[in-house]
Amino acid sequence: MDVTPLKQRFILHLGEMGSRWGINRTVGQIYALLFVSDRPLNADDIVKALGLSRSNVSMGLKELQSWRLVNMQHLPDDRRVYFSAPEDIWEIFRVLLEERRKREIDPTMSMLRDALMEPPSSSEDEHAAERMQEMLEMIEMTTGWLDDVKDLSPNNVVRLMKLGGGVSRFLKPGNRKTAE
Amino acid sequence: MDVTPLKQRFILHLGEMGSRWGINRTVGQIYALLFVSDRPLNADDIVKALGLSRSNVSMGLKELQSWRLVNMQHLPDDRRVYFSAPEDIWEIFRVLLEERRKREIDPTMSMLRDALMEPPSSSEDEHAAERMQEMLEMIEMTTGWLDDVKDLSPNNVVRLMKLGGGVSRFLKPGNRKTAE
DNA sequence: TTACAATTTCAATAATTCCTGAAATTACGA
DNA sequence: TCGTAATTTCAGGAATTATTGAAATTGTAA
Repeated sequence: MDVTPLKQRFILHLGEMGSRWGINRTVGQIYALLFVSDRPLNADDIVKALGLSRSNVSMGLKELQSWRLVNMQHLPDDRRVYFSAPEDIWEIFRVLLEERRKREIDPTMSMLRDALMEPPSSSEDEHAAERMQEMLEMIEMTTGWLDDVKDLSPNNVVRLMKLGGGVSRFLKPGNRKTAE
Repeated sequence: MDVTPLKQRFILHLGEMGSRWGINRTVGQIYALLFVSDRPLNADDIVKALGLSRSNVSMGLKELQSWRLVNMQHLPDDRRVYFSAPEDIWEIFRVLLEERRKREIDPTMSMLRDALMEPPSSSEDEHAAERMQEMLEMIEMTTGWLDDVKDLSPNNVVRLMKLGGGVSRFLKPGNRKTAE
């Protein structure tokens, strides 16, 4: 299966970016291919399109599933599994945020909570504990906010984005979470 | 220079997480050490504390500078350079967001803009271009929002976080960027 | 300028991660 | 259940990334 130059460009780019995003090149390429494809693809389609080994594609798809970035489905009279990227781009964005948070933030939050259980035993550790506490509070606040925002509808997310710095209008010092 | 168990734990953890964050283990460790230190450290302090080679520390500090995550300063009667992590945790958060955006988002935004310049030449490419356009719009909206929010004061950022999903109260369908 | 401390560069190698083909396993129709 | 298509696992080699010591460079005080 050959790929148009437009798709090729997109695929190669996402492959390169993959390494910056904590996934490897082939996983990035597979996702890119699925994202721009106008129909679900099976593993052999992907092998033919990208020139990877069958096993590599299998592992890549497994990784994309662990990121909840692909849907699986079956086609009539075909026992192979077909993969596709979810339609809604804001849903993809939300899942990506959640998964990255799970991998990149949550472990540190746990570690900080745990390490801050016992009181510091020197003035040096007192300062360290203060700094770690600041980091923990920043993380808790940010993830709490993400938890809240992830329940917004895609439409409201878009509205929130468009509001931009305009939110400061609603952030008078007196404002509280429950205030009008 | 020896490191307390509390600091050690923090340092080792951030080192391990480093790989998930697009920096390597030693860079993560150096940053962690500076973050919890109660005074600026020079390169040899870091070598002694972490047991790394002098050249590795030099390269690590260079990388942290490229991320704008450390401050440099000189101490009286000492020609060595001293490094420290910025005080304000929300400032650190902001810089981190900006730098990750620069590395992880902006290149893709450019590539999409460029690739979408010429009109698609088949129905297959038409679909691909539509998907790429959706991705571009999502990215543009998100980075535009980040641009706006980065100008908020740390206090207002905290208030925004506390507001959480409560923002939806201000997101009536009729709301426009300039509306009251 | 010289002397030397501080720092950086860089080529070699150590460590890690990625990718493959072969073998094993799973799933399904007959 | 059997046979086979589809998929996954996994050990070994390929490719990439990280780390080091030695050499080169930079900066500063005398």
